[in-house]
Amino acid sequence: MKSEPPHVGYHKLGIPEPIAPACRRPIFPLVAPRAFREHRAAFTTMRTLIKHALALTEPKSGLVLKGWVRTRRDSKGFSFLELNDGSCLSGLQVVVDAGIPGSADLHRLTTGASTVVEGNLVASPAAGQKWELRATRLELVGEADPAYPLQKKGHTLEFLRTIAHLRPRSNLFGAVFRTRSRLAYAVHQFFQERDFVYVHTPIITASDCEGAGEMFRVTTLKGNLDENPAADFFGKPAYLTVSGQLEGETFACALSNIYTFGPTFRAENSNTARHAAEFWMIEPEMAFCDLQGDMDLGEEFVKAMAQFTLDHCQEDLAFFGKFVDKGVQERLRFVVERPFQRVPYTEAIGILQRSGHSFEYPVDYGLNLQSEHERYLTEQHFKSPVTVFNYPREIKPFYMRLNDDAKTVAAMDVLVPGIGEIIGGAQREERLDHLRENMRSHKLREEDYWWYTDLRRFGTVPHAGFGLGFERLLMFLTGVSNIRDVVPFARTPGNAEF
RNA sequence: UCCAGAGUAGCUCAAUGGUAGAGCAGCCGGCUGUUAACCGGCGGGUUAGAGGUUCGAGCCCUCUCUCUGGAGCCA
Repeated sequence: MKSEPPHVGYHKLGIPEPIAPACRRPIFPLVAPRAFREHRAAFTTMRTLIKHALALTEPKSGLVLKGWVRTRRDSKGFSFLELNDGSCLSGLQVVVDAGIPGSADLHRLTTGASTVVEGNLVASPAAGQKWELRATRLELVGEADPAYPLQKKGHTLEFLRTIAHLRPRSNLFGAVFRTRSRLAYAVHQFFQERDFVYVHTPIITASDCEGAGEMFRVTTLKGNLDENPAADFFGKPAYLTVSGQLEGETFACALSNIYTFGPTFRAENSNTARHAAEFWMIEPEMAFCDLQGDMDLGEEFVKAMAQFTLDHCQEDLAFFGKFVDKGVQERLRFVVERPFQRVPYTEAIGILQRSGHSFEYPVDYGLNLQSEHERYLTEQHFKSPVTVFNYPREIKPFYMRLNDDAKTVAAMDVLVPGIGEIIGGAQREERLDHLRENMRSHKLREEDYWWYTDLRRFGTVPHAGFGLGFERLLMFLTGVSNIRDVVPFARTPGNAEF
């Protein structure tokens, strides 16, 4: 009779396994590595995460820690192991006396090796750490080949990008990806607490002209893709989404306040520290809302994310402040405390023209604000996040609402120091005749947007929303200056390794 | 895609057109309640690739590739 593979999922998390056999059957047959099965048999005690061990206020015996060796320092008769399990930035110092069970393998516990340690948490007699674990038992789980590329010293970010499968084991990337996880949670918390409904807009779309950028084609055709598009999987050309906004609007016009939070794809050949071909975007959309309400939400959201980082990512944030961006904590406090500056586009142009600052690109009404202009506004002039609104209609997409002056549209961009544009949003054109005219002037075919214009036929409402790049938010909150370093496995032109 | 810069040992970097080195990592040994431990020894190179100039090229020239910074597009 075939034996059932051991079920490791719950045990790994330190959560008691359910007793009922039906519940114990894994949905997917997880096959445990042999080493894991062996030490699981050897250690019946629950694993303790290092973050929990370090947070203890009293000494405690009989702890089981599992993690990776960061460094080993040998002394006469005993060794120090720096153990890290990724649960927090800090590792735990493990003191291994010669002769305890498993200590014969000590010389194989080099940097990068995985191990299980059982022992007693005691106050450390030496400076440098509050607690240390006096090991009573040691087990080597997986050796690290001498070629293990992560050394005890600092590495450049460029090198770490070439070993994206190992870099989460470094201090910086552990901190980045813990922060990313917590902020993803904070995004949902923010919107759920405000009664926004989370909508999963499609990743594959047949709208071939959403206008937000170059798109990746999704096809099952071989050979010439344009010869007979009707023969393709969806009966027409299909693409990876560049935005969930249009679909999001349909749900806002039913559920009032919605948000999306998911992957987005741009096939632009952009080679900058701020662009990736695959990134996550947050797109709230609110019915019965105008541009003011939209700007309010954007500001409240950025402030909430900064506050959350200060409150819930302290250790990692302190690390960013020390090694990545000295001013990051001060900046976050500043963002939380001070109101964002709000200036109409025309006033922003005036400020730039009167600044006396020489710009490489011209500043004039009707021209887009260049990166250097945005940076001047937020970094030099206001020295705070800035919301620029009411842009000339000519430089903005068809769906933005025409203002009463008939020259500008109700668009808004939130600019932040160091990043530039972090939010782009607008009140949407809810008037059918205006929308049709906009589509004509943008040379769009109305029949491609029949369901979008339908929203304006059937119970139209003023509504507004914005898009916010999650990675850019992370860059702003952590001080990490390259988008490739806040994405686990970055996709950029010419690079889809891992 | 455009502009600029860079590519030398596993990593971080040296090297007037004239014998390719150091620190760290690795391996071996020593010492030590250590803290990116310390001390000694050993191994480690198609100088990104191709071509050219030269008596001689890591260095100068051409092309290609990769990376970085800036720009555009945008989030």
